[in-house]
Amino acid sequence: MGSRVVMHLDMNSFFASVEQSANPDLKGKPVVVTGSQQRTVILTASYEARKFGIKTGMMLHEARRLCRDVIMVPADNRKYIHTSAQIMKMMLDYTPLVEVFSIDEAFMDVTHSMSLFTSAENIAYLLKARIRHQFDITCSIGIAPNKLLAKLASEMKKPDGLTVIAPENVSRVLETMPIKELCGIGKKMERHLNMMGIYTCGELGRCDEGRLTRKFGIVGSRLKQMGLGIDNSPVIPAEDADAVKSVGHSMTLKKDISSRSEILRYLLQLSEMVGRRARRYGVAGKTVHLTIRYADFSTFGKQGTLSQHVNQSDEIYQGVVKILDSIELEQPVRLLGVRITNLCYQREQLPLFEDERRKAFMVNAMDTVNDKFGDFTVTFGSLLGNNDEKGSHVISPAWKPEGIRNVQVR
DNA sequence: TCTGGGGTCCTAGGACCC
DNA sequence: TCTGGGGTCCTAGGACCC
Repeated sequence: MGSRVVMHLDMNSFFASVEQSANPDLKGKPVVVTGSQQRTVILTASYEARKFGIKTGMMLHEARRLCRDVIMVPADNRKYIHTSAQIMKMMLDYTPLVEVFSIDEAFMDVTHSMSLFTSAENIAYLLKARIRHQFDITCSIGIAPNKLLAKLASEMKKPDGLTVIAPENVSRVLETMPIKELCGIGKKMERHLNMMGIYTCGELGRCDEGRLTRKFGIVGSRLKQMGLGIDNSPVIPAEDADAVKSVGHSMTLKKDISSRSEILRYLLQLSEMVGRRARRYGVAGKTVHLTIRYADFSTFGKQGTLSQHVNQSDEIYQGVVKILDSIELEQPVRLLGVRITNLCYQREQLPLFEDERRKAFMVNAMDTVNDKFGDFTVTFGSLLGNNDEKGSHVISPAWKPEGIRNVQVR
């Protein structure tokens, strides 16, 4: 394979930046975006807020303790999706190979864009300028021979960074880079590797592959490759992306509950949300999953496979109720989740008339975005204002609680 | 006023069939 | 009647990503 040029673009403090650009009063101030529900955490902190030590995942009172004047803004996903979609579209001006990775991140393969735009750096500068002028948002961009390294590069300088890892510099950059910085190596993997005496990518790349595969199985060979900075995975544009494999919703309840009838009410609501989205995507699921988180945060799931694929809300609901009935609840419930998997795509009729067909394609294109972000917000204007839970979901920022204990269901 | 929500992929064991 | 082995489907859970 010839050498590729891959870019990774990462919007800085995306939700907070969007809020700051929408409301000039927030500019230059410590702003945090929170979930829209009662029991919530910090989703994104502006760089001004980060100076106080405020981080994604923190509880609100913690943030307030660190900075009394912090401004809390409830998430407005409609706005973020709308802005994100426009920025992603902008990237298509430079290459058709744009892979939306999350609401605020994308990969671009610009290997074949050089003749038109001189260099990848030039594309990066153009994009940064346009995003800043049009949206008042900064981003960090990484340029490298593959996705793994491009992502690594974009993390190296924030905010408003531009980092290039040229092929000849790969090994030098990786030599001292902590393994945790690689996308795919999380806390647990880091710990395991540390116990093997591996701390840097350089060490990982030099590690005997047999040693890695004996410990991690098939993942071992991949780890070795990662340590060497090798990644042949292509940048996959939306139209070539795999079909969605599951559809689900979950919610942390306003307060912990034990009453069966209350639980059923929430399950009905969740089933309805899942069903609607599934029908919108044109999928139906044969397996229904119920997730329960107890008051003490222990979490478990139970699934059941049906005799046929379903996407009607009441059928999904009946599925989860059956699962619920097979469980004896041990504690008050904090979170409930419903998900369908084992999906099949329902054959849709191709509309007879040209304009209807065109509309169907439009809907399809919007579904691509909706699929990715799991929301209902990108739609025809005529359908807007018709959506009770619009914008009520949390979309992106990364946060994992520590020390969640998992409890087996007997 | 204790800790969100939406996904993907992988493993491992059991049931069941040939 | 001392015992194989493959394939597929199903369930549960872990790790990872944003």
